[in-house]
Amino acid sequence: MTIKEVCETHDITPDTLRYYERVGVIPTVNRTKGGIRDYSEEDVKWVENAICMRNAGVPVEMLIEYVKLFQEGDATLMARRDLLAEAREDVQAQLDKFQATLDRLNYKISRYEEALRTGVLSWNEETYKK
Amino acid sequence: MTIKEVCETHDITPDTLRYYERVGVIPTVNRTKGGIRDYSEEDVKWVENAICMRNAGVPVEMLIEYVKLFQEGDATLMARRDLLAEAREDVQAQLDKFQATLDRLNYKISRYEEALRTGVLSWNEETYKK
DNA sequence: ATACAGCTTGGAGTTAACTCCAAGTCAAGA
DNA sequence: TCTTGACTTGGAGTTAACTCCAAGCTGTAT
Repeated sequence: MTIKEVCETHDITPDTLRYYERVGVIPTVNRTKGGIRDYSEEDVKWVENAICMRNAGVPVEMLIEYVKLFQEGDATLMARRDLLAEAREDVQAQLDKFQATLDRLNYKISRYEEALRTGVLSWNEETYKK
Repeated sequence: MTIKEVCETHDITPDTLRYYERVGVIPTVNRTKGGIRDYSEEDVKWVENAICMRNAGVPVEMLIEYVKLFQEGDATLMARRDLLAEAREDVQAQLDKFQATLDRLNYKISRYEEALRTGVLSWNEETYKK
């Protein structure tokens, strides 16, 4: 699979993909004799994983560490589990914040909708109570 | 309320608060005759709103636009509602991605837990199926 | 064989959102 | 009054994560 194909099916740029490989967010991808990247099924799985993790703000640094541990083999199973657990805590905490923000936005929007519906502009303060 | 008090009760640095005011993420805060910031209840509400929105990745640019519209008065009610609705879409989309990442992390961690529990290291591929 | 579009690398540049700094002002305590 | 620590401003510096670039190689179509 060429870099172009991976990019098109995963909505990512070649530059980002090469950057991920360069810094170690994904393991090194095999090349053709000409030196062109040829992504295997497994490479693509790593790419998907990286994209998913990055979507939730998991730092590049953490992904690099995970790949490094993975390549060291079975002796690092616990360390990897711990790293993932840490990432999970971070993502969960972020998720909670996003939910709180969503609640606030919903509240504010509903107040705007009401004001626009009734024509009564009954507030000029930025209030929000949980 | 001094900048220090606001910072301590809201876990934010003075530099960030001054930056928010400077670029317009929050309206201008009143000063004492000596020129020192004196946050009102309403100022603090704006700060809380900014922190909440930034927690969910709502861009500074959007918050600036909102404050600007707010200060223009009732004529901008619809524009503000639309801006908030847009922010809500973005936050919801991000939230969904975070949830997907959390699901993936939970799956991976459960596989690690199993491997560590049984002593069977039964995979060496980065699989994940929804 | 010759275009020519697309790939390669190493390295430099960009962006958003802070974060720090220097030089100066202010205010409470000895 | 003097010291001392916190505040002020405008502007420069930092960081993470890309994103772009130049110079050169590849490989399919004419």
